[in-house]
Formats: sequence, structure tokens, C-alpha cells
Amino acid sequence: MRIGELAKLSNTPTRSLRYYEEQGLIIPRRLENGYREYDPYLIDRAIQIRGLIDSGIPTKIIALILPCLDKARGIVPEDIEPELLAILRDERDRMTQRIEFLTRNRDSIATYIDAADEALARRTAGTAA
DNA sequence: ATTCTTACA
DNA sequence: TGTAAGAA
Repeated sequence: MRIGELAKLSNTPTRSLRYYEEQGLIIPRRLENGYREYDPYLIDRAIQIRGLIDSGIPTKIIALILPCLDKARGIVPEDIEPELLAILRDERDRMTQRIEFLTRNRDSIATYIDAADEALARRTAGTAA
């Protein structure tokens, strides 16, 4: 499939798909006319990459993670690179901090919403009565 | 109609 | 990332 279809199926802008390629993620083959040709299994990868990026993981790191994610099942102790492991631990910690950050703000907003609902309820009750 | 590249806000 | 220009 060409970029337009993948964009639609993975709900990812063509702009982003081209950017992913530029960053070394998802490298599609080219047709005679120069058009990018994507295999169906790349739909899931595109979605996954988009999710990773939305999670705040830099593309550099995503490039390192993708290979690991594909074979997360068959990890061989001998193949574990300490350098990569350190980077992943670091990234994991940033994710944790981001989650805590988001949690605080979500709770803050939730509290405001609850207060607003109650205020609205009181106003309605007063108008009705 | 679609996609490609390049570049700017 | 969105968007636009010009070519294929």
C-alpha cells in the first residue's frame, strides 16, 4: 500500500510517516515512480511509533527500542548491551515522572470539574425553586 | 487524484 | 507538525 492508505489505516498523518522514515523508523521500499510502498504489517508499527512519540519518547530512543520490542520474547542474556540497558532505564524513569506529572494535573482538573458541577447544580436548584 | 521533495512559520 | 509550491 502507498502512504495515503497507511496514513488512513494507522490514523497517522503522511507528514509523520515521512518523518518516521527520515528518523530511521519504518523504511518502506520504493516503487519505480518513487512512491513509498508499505507492507501491511507496518500498520501496527506506525501505530506503535505514533504511540511512543505521543508518550514523549524521542525518535532516537524509539529507533533503539523498536528492535528490542519485536523480540522482547526471546531475550538472550548474552545479547544484552549494558549501554542500551542504561538508556532504557533512563527512559523508563522519565516516563514515570511524566506519568506522575500528568496524574497531578489530571486530578487538579478533575477537582475543578467536580466543583464546577456542584456550583452548576446549586444554581439550577435555585432557579427551579 | 496522489505522491514526492523542499522549505517556511 | 501543518502547509504550500512545483514537478511527476
